[in-house]
Amino acid sequence: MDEYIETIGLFYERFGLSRMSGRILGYLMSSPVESVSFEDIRTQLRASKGSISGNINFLLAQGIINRTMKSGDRKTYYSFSAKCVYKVFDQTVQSITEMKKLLISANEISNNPLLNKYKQISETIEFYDFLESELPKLKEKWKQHKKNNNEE
Amino acid sequence: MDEYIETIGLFYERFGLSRMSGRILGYLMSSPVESVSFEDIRTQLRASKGSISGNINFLLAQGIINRTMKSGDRKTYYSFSAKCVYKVFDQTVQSITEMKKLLISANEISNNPLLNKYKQISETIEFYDFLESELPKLKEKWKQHKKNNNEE
DNA sequence: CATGTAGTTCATTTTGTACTGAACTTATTT
DNA sequence: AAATAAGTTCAGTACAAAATGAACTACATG
Repeated sequence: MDEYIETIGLFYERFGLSRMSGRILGYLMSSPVESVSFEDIRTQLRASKGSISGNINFLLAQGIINRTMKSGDRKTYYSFSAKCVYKVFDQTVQSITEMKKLLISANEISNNPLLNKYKQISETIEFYDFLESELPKLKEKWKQHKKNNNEE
Repeated sequence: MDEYIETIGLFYERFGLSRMSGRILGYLMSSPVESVSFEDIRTQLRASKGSISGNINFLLAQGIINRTMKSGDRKTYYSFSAKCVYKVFDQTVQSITEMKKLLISANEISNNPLLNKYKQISETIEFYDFLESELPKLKEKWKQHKKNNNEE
């Protein structure tokens, strides 16, 4: 279990999360309960409140984890849900848009359509354009796919 | 120009490259020539040979930039090409596969199909399955699309 | 074979990021 | 309103990643 948490931590580190954020995610995913409190996380990961607090708020801000309350309980609970993954998917589409803008201005700076490099960048821009229109369609297709499976 | 290079550097930092690697990419993209030498990069970025060498080799190892030689010239030249972007796309598909494995073992650890969380993770696994089969198809579609455009 | 050019390697230093721990805020219960 | 619980904030510190700079390798050319 500890080992699994560490594996997830390391995995997400490669994608720009801090190791602690990755560990929190790993714990949320693998704990055999619905949701987990701040204190549960702190105890399991043997880390300081400060670090847990910072990383939880980071994950919340990114839309990667959820926050839930229970009535009659002061604690806040945290959980992982499939919705988080869709948000990350949408963010990918957004960063493609951003990258495309950078490439467009790269070509404006060099501004020489005869260069092979200019063509390479143009091809990349077109590919990003393609992804920008296709990825949202893919998400639609998934929604349809999921709907059909649930109706069976 | 310097400013543009810095923008690219910062952008790629978000995706796990070092800022210097990002700057090198930015320079390769925006310089108005086909390819640039080690020394060109070092001069433009005002950085040490050590740092340039390390970052160039990192980018080469990742398949993000190309290496070319010119006969009668000892220097090595570096360039950006659209192929690099396709490699990055393929890597994304691979990391989806890896992530899926982690999720499968998460569900094996908690092992309680009645939990909502279990269902959430299962849904994520299915989504990744979907992407794993659809993204390669999307790439095929792009190849087709590109081919058609070139034949016009 | 001596000189010069291109690039690498690595010990040291710089820089930046993440964690800790303690003090603090806010809210809740008795 | 006192006491407790939950979580935040932040100064200090520890640690890791990345840059420097100098010495080195490899190879080419006069």
